[in-house]
Amino acid sequence: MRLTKFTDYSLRVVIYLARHPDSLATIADIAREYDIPSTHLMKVVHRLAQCGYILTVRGKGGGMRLARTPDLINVGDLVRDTEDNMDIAECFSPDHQSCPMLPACALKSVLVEARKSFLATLDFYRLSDIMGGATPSLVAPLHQAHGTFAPPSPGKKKRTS
Amino acid sequence: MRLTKFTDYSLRVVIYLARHPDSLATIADIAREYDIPSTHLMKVVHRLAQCGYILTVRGKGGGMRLARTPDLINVGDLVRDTEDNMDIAECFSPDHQSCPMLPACALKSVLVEARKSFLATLDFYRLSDIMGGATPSLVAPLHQAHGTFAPPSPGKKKRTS
DNA sequence: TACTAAGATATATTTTACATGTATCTATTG
DNA sequence: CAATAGATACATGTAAAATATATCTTAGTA
Repeated sequence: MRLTKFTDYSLRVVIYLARHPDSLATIADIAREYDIPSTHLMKVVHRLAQCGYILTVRGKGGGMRLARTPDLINVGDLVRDTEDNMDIAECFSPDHQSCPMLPACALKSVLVEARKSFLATLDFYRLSDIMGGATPSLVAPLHQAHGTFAPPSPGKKKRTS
Repeated sequence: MRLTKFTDYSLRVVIYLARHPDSLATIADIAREYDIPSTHLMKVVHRLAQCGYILTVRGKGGGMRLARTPDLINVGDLVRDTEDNMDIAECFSPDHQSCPMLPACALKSVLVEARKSFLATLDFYRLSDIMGGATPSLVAPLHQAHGTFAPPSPGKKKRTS
């Protein structure tokens, strides 16, 4: 079980941008920093722009920057937007109606719930929480939560504002 | 983000065995039932036997059966034992000490926590909860939990006994 | 004891999703 | 109009996973 590098790189791009808020960053800058292929980053950047996480500027002197401040960018949302195959198992596929155990089998709903838990945990964090150093998080939920993660009791889970 | 077919098939094998408790099942039986290659199932069965989930009997008239009753088989454990790459992102790799954002970056710990949530949800279910029909679960936590999954407040999460 | 049917094991091959590369286009600055 | 940036389309490479093949071992049974 792993996320694609596409998602990984997407997270790194926004982390980079969050840590370099004062200037436009180019694809080449970021590729150099992480030592990853700029060809792949192009696609990543394109997607991030399409989804509204970053603003890009073409032409000489161009580059990109975050479209919002890091505390308004939710990690779970970003993963949902960049990871394009969230079908945990074969029984998620539309042409899998022939499973001999349906409808009794509850495997799928359990997997759906597990995936939901995964994303709900990510929803609990914003870019400002994971970017480190430069701009400290307003609240610091991270190391408190370890190992004994408890959802923010009642109400809204997502923290984007 | 998806589990391997190896894990998928592993779950199906134990579900099949749970639903056919009265006789030994062969690899061919299970492969036929789900229309999946028996060659792959061999490896799956081998692993399940190694991990103690099933007992196998060689030779004519042989086959396999569950080593324990379905209420003693935990879904999370089984996934942990069959899914062999649980490294969500590149920064989980041991040779990834050169990340320019370390040690400030908290991405990894957030991903670790999300993975933990995923598995903790699976830990909440036993084979008897997902096998459907035949042998109803002793408790029925499934549809109550949907969408608003809450961990079993304080104390032990895993339900294997 | 030989035959058959089952899993055990090792190795080889195929598939496929993902990653990466190349080329060209468009936009912007100076 | 030259240089530099992203946008876009398409082509290729690659590594993990899935599948296949072959042989070995075990056990029942004729």
